[in-house]
Amino acid sequence: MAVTIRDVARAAGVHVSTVSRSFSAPHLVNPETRTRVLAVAEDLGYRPNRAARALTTGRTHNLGLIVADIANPFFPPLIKAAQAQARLRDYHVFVADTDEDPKAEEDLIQTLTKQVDGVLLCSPRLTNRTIERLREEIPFVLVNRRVKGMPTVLMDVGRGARLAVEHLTGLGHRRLAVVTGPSGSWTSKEMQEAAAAMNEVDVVFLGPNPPTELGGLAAAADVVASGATGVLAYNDLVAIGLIEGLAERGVEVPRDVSVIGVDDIVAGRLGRPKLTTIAMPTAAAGRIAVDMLLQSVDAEAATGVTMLETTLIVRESTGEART
Amino acid sequence: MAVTIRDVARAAGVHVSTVSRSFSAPHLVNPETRTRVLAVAEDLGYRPNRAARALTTGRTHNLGLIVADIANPFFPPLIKAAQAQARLRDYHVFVADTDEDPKAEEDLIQTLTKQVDGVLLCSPRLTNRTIERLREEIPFVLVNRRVKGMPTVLMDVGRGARLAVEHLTGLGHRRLAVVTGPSGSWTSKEMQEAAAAMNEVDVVFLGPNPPTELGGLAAAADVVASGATGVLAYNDLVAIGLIEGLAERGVEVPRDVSVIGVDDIVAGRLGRPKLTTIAMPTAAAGRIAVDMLLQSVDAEAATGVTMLETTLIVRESTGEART
DNA sequence: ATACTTTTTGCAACCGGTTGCCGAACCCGA
DNA sequence: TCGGGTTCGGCAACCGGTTGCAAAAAGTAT
Repeated sequence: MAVTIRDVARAAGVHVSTVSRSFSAPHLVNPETRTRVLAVAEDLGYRPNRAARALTTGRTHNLGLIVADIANPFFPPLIKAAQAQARLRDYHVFVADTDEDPKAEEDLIQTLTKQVDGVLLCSPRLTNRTIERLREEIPFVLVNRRVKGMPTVLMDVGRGARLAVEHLTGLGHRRLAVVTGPSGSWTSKEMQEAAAAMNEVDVVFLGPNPPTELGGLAAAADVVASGATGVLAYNDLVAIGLIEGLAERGVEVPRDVSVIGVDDIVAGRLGRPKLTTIAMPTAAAGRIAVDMLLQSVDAEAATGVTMLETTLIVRESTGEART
Repeated sequence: MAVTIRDVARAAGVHVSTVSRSFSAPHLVNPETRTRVLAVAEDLGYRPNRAARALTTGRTHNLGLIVADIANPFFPPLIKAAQAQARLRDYHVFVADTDEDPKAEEDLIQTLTKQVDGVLLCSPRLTNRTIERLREEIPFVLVNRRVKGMPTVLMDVGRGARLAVEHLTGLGHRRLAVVTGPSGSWTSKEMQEAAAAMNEVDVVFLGPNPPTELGGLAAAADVVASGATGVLAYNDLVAIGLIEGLAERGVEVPRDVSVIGVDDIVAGRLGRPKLTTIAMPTAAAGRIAVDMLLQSVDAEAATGVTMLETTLIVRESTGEART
């Protein structure tokens, strides 16, 4: 029912190979012939079948994009950017959600493998060993996770955390709390290390916590107990939950406690108080990751780590320490 | 390099067709043989190539999911649910973002067509004519858009709007404003019609507006000018922007004006005041749309319209009219 | 043991493209 | 007019599976 290359060949009075070449190796066919073939193809509404093509070329022109949770507001901008960039390069992208389940993640990679040229793994929950093993089967690019020797896109939360701490100390805060994320998170580890290395300030670590508003809500008690007046939260969702939890205890932000989040999600820009936060360049990460992936798809051995800058955005959830 | 059906056949000492049947037509092969073949396959790490299979069967086991804007918080839950449901049925899904551009939308459908068994169109911006034409080429399911004779999943915003208006009148509001969305939006039209049909209340329509916080922000002046004390906004983003804009004018929500949004996005549940909103069952819509699509993929002629219930969630952005 | 079913398996064509190889047609200069 | 080099297009094998058909094997009835 669909029009194939043979239909076009018949209608144009040439061999299928000529039609094929008219599309994928123009210099090998007489311009005149080519024009005629293209015209006939257009006329018949012919569209090459990418899957069939992939069978011989080994290039599907598809990418896989695997994320822990599509609904986590951190990811959609990244997905959007990655998809747009892929499209620019004439690639389509499978998006898959693992629901934070490493098993599902591995399974997905396995079944996707034959249908894609490469996979973007965003904040994967798999073990390093598994990732290294899987790498034999298909090119990867990692986002937000570091595994030796693998192409990676990272966002410099360490620096962001330092800026955040400086911002807080600049406002007179001397005792800070870091509300950490899941224990396996690279981001969380980076934040902790950066904060711990700062001078002239007391830092306590509260966690691990689930990376959600509920996590923040639950951490409120600990924060109060810690006596900290400045808080760096694992992400904006946690920060928002935390502010909520503090309010329930009569602690007002930023009057009594200053709170900084990470990600710069939309929800933080709206609402009240507007969040001071470390903005993550998720869109850029998506774009760059796609380009790195495509590069390592045909370069065979490309690797490297790209570190993206983060920025501190000061809004309303931080203020001077009360003296 | 990858292990194919022929490798398995060789290793198991059988013909490729036997291997093929061991996977896709078990009843046609001796249980003993099958067990052996499966063991060898497992051993070699064989995974059937879906794309190759699609070539003969005509079933790719892939779906396309096309949305206007991945980053719009309305969509991620839908995408997530659709993806999960597809996975349950052993389907993979291409996600594509059109950036609100009808041209991109059509193009995407065209290039995706050969690689998928069906396409989910969410809030499409294409004309009815185009949609009907494209339908010849590939099965569709529409979400949030009505085209005669096409399988569709709708969410009952009309009823939601009626509930919202009743809620407001119940609080004593007698003059309402509806801040409408983009002019082509089915949702917006439904809301308007439902609101207009209500008795014992004055309704003015303000719009069209872009479906974003900025749209709401800009509409604040009109709302103030309208003298309305209750507002139904096109969606939560607009509602949040509107509340912001009203605040800038010294109008406090819900003290001076009550505001109701649509969608129940996360940003509305957090922040302050927490939004009273019409919750859209986006996850359910995603799930059901996928099932309808798969149904119409093999049933060839399935059609029908599914209307999903919406709910009014009362939070903090609505209150009694001042007397 | 024979003839007739019913399973089980192999053969080969096919899905829709791509590509190495070879011959035909063409071009050029001598 | 002829030899040699290009350009162009056809042939056929191949990618990794599926499937209709028929042969072989196994089971059953006589």
